[in-house]
Amino acid sequence: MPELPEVETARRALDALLRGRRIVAVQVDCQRLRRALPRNLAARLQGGLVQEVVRRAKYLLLRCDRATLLCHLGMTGTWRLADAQDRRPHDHLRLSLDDGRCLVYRDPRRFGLLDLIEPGGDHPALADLGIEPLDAVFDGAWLHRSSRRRRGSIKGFIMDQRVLVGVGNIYAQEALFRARLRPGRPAGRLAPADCDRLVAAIRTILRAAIAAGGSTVSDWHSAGGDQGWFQLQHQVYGRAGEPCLVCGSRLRGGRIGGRGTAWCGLCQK
DNA sequence: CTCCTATCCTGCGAGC
DNA sequence: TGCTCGCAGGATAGGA
Repeated sequence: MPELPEVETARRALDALLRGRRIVAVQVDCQRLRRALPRNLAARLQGGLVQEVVRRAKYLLLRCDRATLLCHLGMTGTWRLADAQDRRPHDHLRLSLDDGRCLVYRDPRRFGLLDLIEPGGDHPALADLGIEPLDAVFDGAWLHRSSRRRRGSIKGFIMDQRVLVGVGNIYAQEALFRARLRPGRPAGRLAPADCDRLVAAIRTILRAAIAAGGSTVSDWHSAGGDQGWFQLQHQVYGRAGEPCLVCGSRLRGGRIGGRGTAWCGLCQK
């Protein structure tokens, strides 16, 4: 589900709901997601005042005055606004606020991450992250320079969170289609002009997807309950075997960068 | 280093 | 209708 646009959409909703609120009760309903939850999670959040919700890569950071809650949505994580009666299977964490509302983290597949960062501390998950695609430093020259001698696919390269953060399987495919580049092209063989187009495509796609509230695939929704609409603008994701929306030829499908991939054999070189 | 595969887990759609 | 199979947005450990 959640790539940068979905995480950013969730961040905005959570920030609006949580900023300035006090967490009056914390209920933890699972032992582990991808990893074990810290035992003192509830104790460290209980009574805390939420200062802001920020995003780094695909991670959400709920900054409270006593500790920061680090959250990764994995594949199926969602936050939702709930009342006291609203309980669903796979609800793992419930934050009760001083305005009577609750925010609930739900994650059926449990690939997500919930952890604490103590004030002034850091976290290993944030240590080796690459650059943000919407930062000005991410430009064609940067991509060209950093991809030299890389023999793996360009798709795998832009999905590598140690290189570039926030791009996952959906937006990698969409950006490569828009840039007219085959996902299997070795990253090191891209020309400067290819890199310029790809950077522009990634930025354009991510911005448009954020504006649309993300892509609702499976049952993703933002914390306020709204679903995203960018899936209506997907050109290739999930469309292998269907006609290319530009040239009409049958979209190809395969596994590139370890995941299912669709592309147009005529439009993408 | 770099690249690739398997793995964690549940849900859902396709196909029989 | 009901079953099994394969695949799903991510990160990461381990092997080649």
